Amino acid sequence: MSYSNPEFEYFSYELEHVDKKTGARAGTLHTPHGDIKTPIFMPVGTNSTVKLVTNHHLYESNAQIILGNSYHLYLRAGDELIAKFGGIHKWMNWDKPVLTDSGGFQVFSLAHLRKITEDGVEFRDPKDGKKHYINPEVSMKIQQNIGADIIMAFDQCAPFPCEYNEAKKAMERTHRWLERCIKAKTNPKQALFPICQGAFYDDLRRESAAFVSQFDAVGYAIGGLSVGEDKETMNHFVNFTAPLLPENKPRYLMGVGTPEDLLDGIKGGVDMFDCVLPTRNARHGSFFTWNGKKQIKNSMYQEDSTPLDENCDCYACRNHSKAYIRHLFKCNEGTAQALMSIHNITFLVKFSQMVREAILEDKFEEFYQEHYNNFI
RNA sequence: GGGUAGAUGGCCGAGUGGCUAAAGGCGACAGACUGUAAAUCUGUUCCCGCGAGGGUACGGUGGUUCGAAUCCACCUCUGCCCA
Repeated sequence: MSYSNPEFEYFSYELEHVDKKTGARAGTLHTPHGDIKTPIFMPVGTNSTVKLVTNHHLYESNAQIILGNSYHLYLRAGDELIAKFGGIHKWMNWDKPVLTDSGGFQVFSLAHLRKITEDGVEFRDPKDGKKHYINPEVSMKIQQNIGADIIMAFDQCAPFPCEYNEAKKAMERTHRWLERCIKAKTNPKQALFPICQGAFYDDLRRESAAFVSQFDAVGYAIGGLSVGEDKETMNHFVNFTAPLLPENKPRYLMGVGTPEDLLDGIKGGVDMFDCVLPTRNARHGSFFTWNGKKQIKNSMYQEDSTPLDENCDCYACRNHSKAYIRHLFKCNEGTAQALMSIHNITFLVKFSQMVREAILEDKFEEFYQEHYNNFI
């Protein structure tokens, strides 16, 4: 199926370099709110804020694009209210690119609160129990009201483990829903990314990659991974699926991840990542370093006058010691969580920048060898 | 001076004869978290031992009892009330 996609008037992707020894890629995605240099880690800001991080610190972290969640923003503050403010960029005063997830992941993560039919999903607000309904058309309407640069297809993410027939049904429904999303979407200043599903079956992944690839989209996502499977399994399906997607388009691995997962994903040919881990882990007391993940509450940091990471230039690392942040954390001062969130976001953004530089210099393999084992 | 309530593991605090090495909370120590219902959840927290197990322990001393943190006597200390 071929059709002229009007989104290409506002979006384009240049694949700048492919690492000679691996599948790692460097590129640039042009959007109406600026360029995104890939590979890129995208911080998650579900409720139109990256939790505990102000826009000031977000800009300073060099985050190039952030996520919002259309399911949660539909419930609160309401997509129509955001539209009244002129869209999410004005609403939250963020002028770089934004991507919204469709609500598809909530079909998965809030499974006990929903009922799926061929048409769509009925669910209850986890906070007040009120019933709501989202289907592909509603999701497109919500996401167009919110006004992100990149919007996601409304999909059905299968759990892990998942029986073959169940996985196949979810994948086929995701495909039918994708066609409805494309039909319902009207604003060419938003790029709709299809999502490849297929759970943990090679033939389903191949079928799904082929299905989504027939649409001339700005970019493509790999969904349904990092849902509880082990790393080896996830890596297999990343490596298997990514090359099946169009080479000259950005590939977005949804919901990943850790520094080591980024390295593996990039090695497999992925360009974009998002994950709640840096901010959630920060709130829970762990922080990323070039020597792996650490816990600020550990007693060994009680008198440690050094920053969270010696090689980090984030606001927290420029200004505060581990001992001080640990003290704040143990006193339940939210500032500790905010500082750690700034650090973790900055770390992953910087990390993806350094990977990009290594790729451009054809040194990805060396970068991988040098750092991978520090993170596992 | 008289009366009264009380003394439990780092702290607070359940527990009134065996099911109590002693609930629960806090603190401490460690861990988990992957398209955010998450500043959440899990484990450990008297000593020795990998373990089975052993040793100490509920203010102190002595007693009753097969058996006491729990009952009795005296002592020490603390809160409150009256002079």
